[in-house]
Amino acid sequence: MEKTYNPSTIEQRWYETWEERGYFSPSNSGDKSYCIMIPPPNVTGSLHMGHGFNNTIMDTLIRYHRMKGDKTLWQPGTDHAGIATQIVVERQLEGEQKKRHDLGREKFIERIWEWKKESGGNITRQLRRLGSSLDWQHERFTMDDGLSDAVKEVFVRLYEEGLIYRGKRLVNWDPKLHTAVSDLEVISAEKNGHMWHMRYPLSNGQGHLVVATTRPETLLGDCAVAVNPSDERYKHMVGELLELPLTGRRIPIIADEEHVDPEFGTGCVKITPAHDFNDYAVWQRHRDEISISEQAHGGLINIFTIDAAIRSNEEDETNLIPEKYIGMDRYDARKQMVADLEALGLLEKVEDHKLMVPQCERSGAVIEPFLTDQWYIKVAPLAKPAIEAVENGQVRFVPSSWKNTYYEWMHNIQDWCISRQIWWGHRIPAWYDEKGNIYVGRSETEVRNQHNLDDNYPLRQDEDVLDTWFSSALWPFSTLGWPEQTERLKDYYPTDVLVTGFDIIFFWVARMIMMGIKFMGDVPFKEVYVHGLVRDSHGNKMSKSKGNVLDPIDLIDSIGLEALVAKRTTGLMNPKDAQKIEDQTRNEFPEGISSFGTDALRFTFAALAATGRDIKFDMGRVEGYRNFCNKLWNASRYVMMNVEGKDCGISGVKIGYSEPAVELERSIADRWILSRLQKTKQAVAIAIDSYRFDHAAQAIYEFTWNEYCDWYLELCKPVLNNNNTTDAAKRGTRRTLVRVLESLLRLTHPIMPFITEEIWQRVAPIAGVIEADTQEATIINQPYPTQRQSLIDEKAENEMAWVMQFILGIRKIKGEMNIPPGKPVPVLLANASESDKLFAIQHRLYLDFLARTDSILVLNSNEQEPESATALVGEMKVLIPLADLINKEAEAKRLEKEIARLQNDSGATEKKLANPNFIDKAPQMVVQKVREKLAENHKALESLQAQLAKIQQL
RNA sequence: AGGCGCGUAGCUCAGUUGGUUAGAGCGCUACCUUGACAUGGUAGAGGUCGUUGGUUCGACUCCAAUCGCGCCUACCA
Repeated sequence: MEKTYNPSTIEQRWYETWEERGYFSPSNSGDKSYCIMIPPPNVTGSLHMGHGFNNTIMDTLIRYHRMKGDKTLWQPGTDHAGIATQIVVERQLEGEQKKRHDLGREKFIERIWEWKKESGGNITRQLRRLGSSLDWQHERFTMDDGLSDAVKEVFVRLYEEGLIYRGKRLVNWDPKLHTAVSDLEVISAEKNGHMWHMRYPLSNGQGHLVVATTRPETLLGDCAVAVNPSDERYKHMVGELLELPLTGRRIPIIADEEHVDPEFGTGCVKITPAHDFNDYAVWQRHRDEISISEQAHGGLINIFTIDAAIRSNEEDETNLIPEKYIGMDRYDARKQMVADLEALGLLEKVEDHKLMVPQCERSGAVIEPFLTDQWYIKVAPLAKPAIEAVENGQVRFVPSSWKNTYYEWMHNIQDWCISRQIWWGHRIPAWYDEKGNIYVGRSETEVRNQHNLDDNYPLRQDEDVLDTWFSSALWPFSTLGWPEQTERLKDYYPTDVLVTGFDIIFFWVARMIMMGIKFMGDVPFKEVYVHGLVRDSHGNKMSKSKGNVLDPIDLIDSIGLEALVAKRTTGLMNPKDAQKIEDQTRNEFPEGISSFGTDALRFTFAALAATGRDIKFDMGRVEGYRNFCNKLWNASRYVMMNVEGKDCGISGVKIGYSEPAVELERSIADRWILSRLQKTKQAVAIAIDSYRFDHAAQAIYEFTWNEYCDWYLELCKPVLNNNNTTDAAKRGTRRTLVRVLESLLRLTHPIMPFITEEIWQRVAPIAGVIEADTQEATIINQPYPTQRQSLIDEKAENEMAWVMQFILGIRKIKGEMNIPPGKPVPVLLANASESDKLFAIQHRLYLDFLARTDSILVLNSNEQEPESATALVGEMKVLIPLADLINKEAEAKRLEKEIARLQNDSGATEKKLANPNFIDKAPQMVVQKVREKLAENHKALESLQAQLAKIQQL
């Protein structure tokens, strides 16, 4: 083995081998199946830390279950990501001074497919770099033929059931992208704005009402002014008419209790039903009153074009829009109208006002509520069983608090607007004839056949495409072949767990549950593991504009400072940030980022994955876990040096994880490490089963470093390098050495696949678990280690505790007394029990080697103890005679410190025992334990105090 | 406004139904080129567990209040 661990040389090689050999395909055996659907990343996207985290967790689960012998499928695939992808290609066109309409629909879509072909492999290549063991042979894409069939099938069936309908109503309109977007795609941000107080004169000439608004330009669409019916100031005016300024129109004063808060603003609300969701609701409640005044369109007046500029009068003959404003952008119109109102003396005042401005999360454009024809899914009937599925535990959220978020949304769910006025996506399977009749079907042919329309009858397909999340909602079954009844569907649906961030519970999780129950008759997954967000080391969200983004691939491969700066400062929305970002980057990464390898990165994600908590990504942790890899590497190197070509007590034994047949002897250390291993296996399994990857990682880390390396490897040395130890003992040690390592590798493999495979390939034949010349063996499909009760050895653990305490005691004295650790010291034992004496003889080899003891003499009770430095092992005193080694003052100080600690401790315990209530009410077990502890403390105290007195007398 | 979560060592975080001397990693101090590993070893310093009150024999852990921080949902024209 190479002297230093070098991840880059092993990782890529292994991944290719694994994939070539088809190790990621589900096995045909296995009683249970286990399946995870990847949350499909954007096909043209690139990997970010969230993916890194998410996929590490999934791959860990997948590898764990595969090793446990389950029939395990991790379904890969990508999402066409309608708007996001279309925007990217439109930007490219911009570079060529073209718009998508210049190309036309067909050519534009072709162009996107080209882009997909070009960059679509990027994300999947990066997923491979993470070691993700996805079943690539069955990779799917949300727009491939099969998935498109599923989409059409679902659309048609829902339509036939009346759960999909077409309707004209207010939607969130993006005036930049020219499409409707769903509520979820709208993000609100607080902005500084104004509140304009405008006077609307009463038609009877008796003064005016003052309405307060943040959007004066929508005045053109007003159809009424609403007041609260209980408002003494205005209630007598309800039913009267107002002169709507700038328009010459008359609008009524209406009373609406629900919407109008008398305390806010002036208590008078202008009602613009075509451009405000609340106003629309008011309008619906008061249609009659409003149309009494014979308003055009019943008062539902659209004033904007699709660009959110003031429309012309061409679309109707009512001449509602004053010529002056036609064609103005909404914000220009606002300025002009405010000025005009002021000139007319109708502007009472303008106040500063903070308001929430809705923006499209994709384009950033300010959303305009806009009246259009769209397709909707009637969600309530789908939501009901989906709520019940969570209530009755068919779907379990981890951590469970997320189900509140889910309920909250599901109980207030609105119909889902599924049509988008873009080109990239699944085209809506609906056709119109010239009379405007709608025909929905799986294809035009089906429609014609079903409705007896011959080929000459003109039909035109709906121009719109479906919301991307429509196809995503079908992902858990469409990827498995639905609507065909495939074997895969039978084997893997419902899937076992969905691993995702909380941000898409609404977008995706809830919709999958609804669609799964509707079309499969069962939930799509039994558990939803919701993980936190990956943030930067200061707890900030990683974002391009903040310049704090880390690329997982850079952490794996390394990146130089200049390249990192360049990466972070190019393509910024606001180029002014570049300098700040550059400074910040140079400050934080003066040397760039060094190469940590995939395994270290994965281990970091696992170790930081406490449930439900955001993780602050700390470079120190990655570095630490890279060191851990190095530790494991070097420990293995040491093991190999000691077992390769040597008798490990394996030969002649049947290959596999079997018991030894050869004569061998297991030392106390062997039995101890085997026992510790069993407990670690158990801890890791429990941790993974409960999604505590942090606990799993920690258990592995501690066992590997603090027990196997720090103690066991050291304890092996005197056995293996000593001519006086027996062959049977050496065999036992070698066997334990190599077998524990082999188990440890399997135990660790789900989290760190590469390093474990690389080492396992060398170790496994020696450990006798595979034939030496097996070509195709891989750790991937080896059994996951399970606890073996028979190897748990409390006696050995206690005995080793004695050995360790002995060694630590001496090291401590040496450390605090400035005695070179390598300097051999004579040791005397006082107050030694029979077992102490026996242990001192039996484990002499360990003591000499690890504590560098020179001689060990047992003092009889009648023998005088020389002045010494003291350590306690239980009740036994381990003494290092002072001679010239030890400084008396230092030893006195050391003892005083130790005594103070014990006294402090005893004090608290005594107080506890002095409390009769404690003796009475606490369980016997606890009281007993406290008593024992106190007794121990007292003995230790006495012992040390005597020692101190002795030293002070000198 | 409603909901959720967090506050433990300088930093990043564990602490499982209330009972340990409150732990780990990084960082810090001292010593050590010992034949797996200086990406290492040995020893050590460092915390009144945000604050206050309550329940209890006993609270980091349960309850209440309070302060600070974060997120989500809904929004007042």
